[in-house]
Amino acid sequence: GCKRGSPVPEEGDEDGSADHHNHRSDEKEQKKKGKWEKKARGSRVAFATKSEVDHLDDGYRWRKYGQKAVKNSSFPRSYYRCTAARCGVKKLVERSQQDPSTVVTTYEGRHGHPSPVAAHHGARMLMATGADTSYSLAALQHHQHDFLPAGADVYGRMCMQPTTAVTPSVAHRLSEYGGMQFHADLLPDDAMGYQHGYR
DNA sequence: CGTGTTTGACCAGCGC
DNA sequence: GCGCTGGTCAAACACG
Repeated sequence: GCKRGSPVPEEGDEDGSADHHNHRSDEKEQKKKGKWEKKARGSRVAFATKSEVDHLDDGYRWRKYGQKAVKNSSFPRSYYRCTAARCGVKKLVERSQQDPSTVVTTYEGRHGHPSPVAAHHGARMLMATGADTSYSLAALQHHQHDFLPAGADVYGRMCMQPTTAVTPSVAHRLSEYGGMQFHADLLPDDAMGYQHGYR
C-alpha cells in the first residue's frame, strides 16, 4: 500500500543504530519499524533531477541494497543506504515515467555527520542537517544567486561531470532549482501519492 | 582482500 | 485467507 500514515513526521527516536544485533529476529523488528510510510523517521525529501544516470553523486557514499519495480512507473526503483557508520540515512532513486530523462531522488533521515569529501561550501552542510531540510532548501534558494554561476544551465543537464566553481552536490541542487521542482514532507500525502512531483 | 552491486527470496500492509 | 504491492536482507558476483 502507498500511504504516508503519520501526519506528523517528528523525528525524536533516532536511535535505531544503537542496537545492531546479529540476530535475524531483531533485524526483522527493525524492518517493521523502518517502514517509511508507517513510521516516519526523520525527514523525507524528494527531488526531480534531470540526469542520464540514476545514481547522483551528492557528496555522500551510498550502498545499493535493493531494486524493485513500482506500479506508477515502468522503470524500477533503486534503494540506497548511507555507508557511514551509525548513519541510517536512506535514499531512493527512480526514473520518471513520462520523462525518462528525469530522475527522482528521495532522501530520508539525516546524516548527522559531514560529507566524506572535503566540504568547502556551506551548501554541503545544509544537507547534512537534514532535520531542517525544508529550511535548507529555502536557504539554498535564498542564497542561490551566490552559488549560481552564469552558466547554471550546464549543471541543469549534467550532474556527474567535474566542476570547477561548484561541487557536484551544489550542481545537483542547481539542477533542481533550474527547471525541476522538489517536494518535501510538508506537502499532503495526496501530493506525495498521486505522482512524484509533476504538476 | 575490501568494497560495492546484482539478484532472488522473504516478509508486512492493504484490499477483497 | 489469499493475492498484490512494496521494502529489505543476504548470498553471489564484479571490480580494483
